[in-house]
Amino acid sequence: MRSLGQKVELLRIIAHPVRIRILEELMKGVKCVSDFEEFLDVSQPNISQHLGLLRNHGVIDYYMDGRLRCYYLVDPIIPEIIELLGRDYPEALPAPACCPVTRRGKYPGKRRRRKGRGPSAREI
Amino acid sequence: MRSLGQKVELLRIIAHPVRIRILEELMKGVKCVSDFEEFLDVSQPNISQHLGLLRNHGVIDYYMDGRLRCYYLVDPIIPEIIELLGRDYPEALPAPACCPVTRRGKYPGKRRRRKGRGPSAREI
DNA sequence: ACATCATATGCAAATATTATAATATTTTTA
DNA sequence: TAAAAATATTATAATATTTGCATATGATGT
Repeated sequence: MRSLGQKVELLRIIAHPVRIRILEELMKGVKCVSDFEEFLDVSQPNISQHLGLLRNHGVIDYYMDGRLRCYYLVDPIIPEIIELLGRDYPEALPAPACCPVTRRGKYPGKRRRRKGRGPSAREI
Repeated sequence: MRSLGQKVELLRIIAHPVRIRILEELMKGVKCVSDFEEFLDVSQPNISQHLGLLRNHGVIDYYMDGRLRCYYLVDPIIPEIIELLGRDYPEALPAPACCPVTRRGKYPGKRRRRKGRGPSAREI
């Protein structure tokens, strides 16, 4: 299982407009750097930097074909996340049942003990 | 549908260890700030900052219950992403069929035209 | 009204991310 | 082997994110 740190790392790597576009394209198939240049509208070195980042984090890899570097997806979670992001979610989650606001405190959880001293007031 | 910018924004907001923990906890139910203090091991102001950030981006909201702020999930994509991140993916994606490396150039896509001048050499 | 509890806010310092520009590397072809 | 094509690397400047700390706010009970 992915650790908390790995989850964060993965999301941070995906969370960039150029890199999302790269990943979306790679879901369609193998692409080389100059393919990305065609539609990405950022400089070639910048594209290489993003590709390098994705590769260092094990998200993509490449094979050489002549002088082309052919990049492809490696991490199977990527298509799933990209797909999720593309979905439409018309409804918000249902509000928690305990709403609406109460005056007396209908908070569903137990209250914590105060910091240093022993148990204070009442535990609701 | 979410724009590219919105996708990036969403991922960036989730991509933080404290915020992921917060969201994971909120998937179990309503929680107030001092609940988070118990297991998050960061300062209360810092927790409030993260909660504020999540709220500003429409990911969570709260209702008041006495002096407690009871936070809950709003954006329905959150549980899905959190669930994805928790999954196990034992296998990498299958390598593209066009591998292995060729000398002659078996690149599956069309090559692009060179920048300024008309069509160069051959289009493979 | 006052003290207290629960939480938020503002700001500066520390850190991280990103784009840009210049240059280097590698492979192929002539 | 030199030139060209395709891509990578590095340093740097600009910007964004995150944290810590002090303090502020608002609700509740007395």
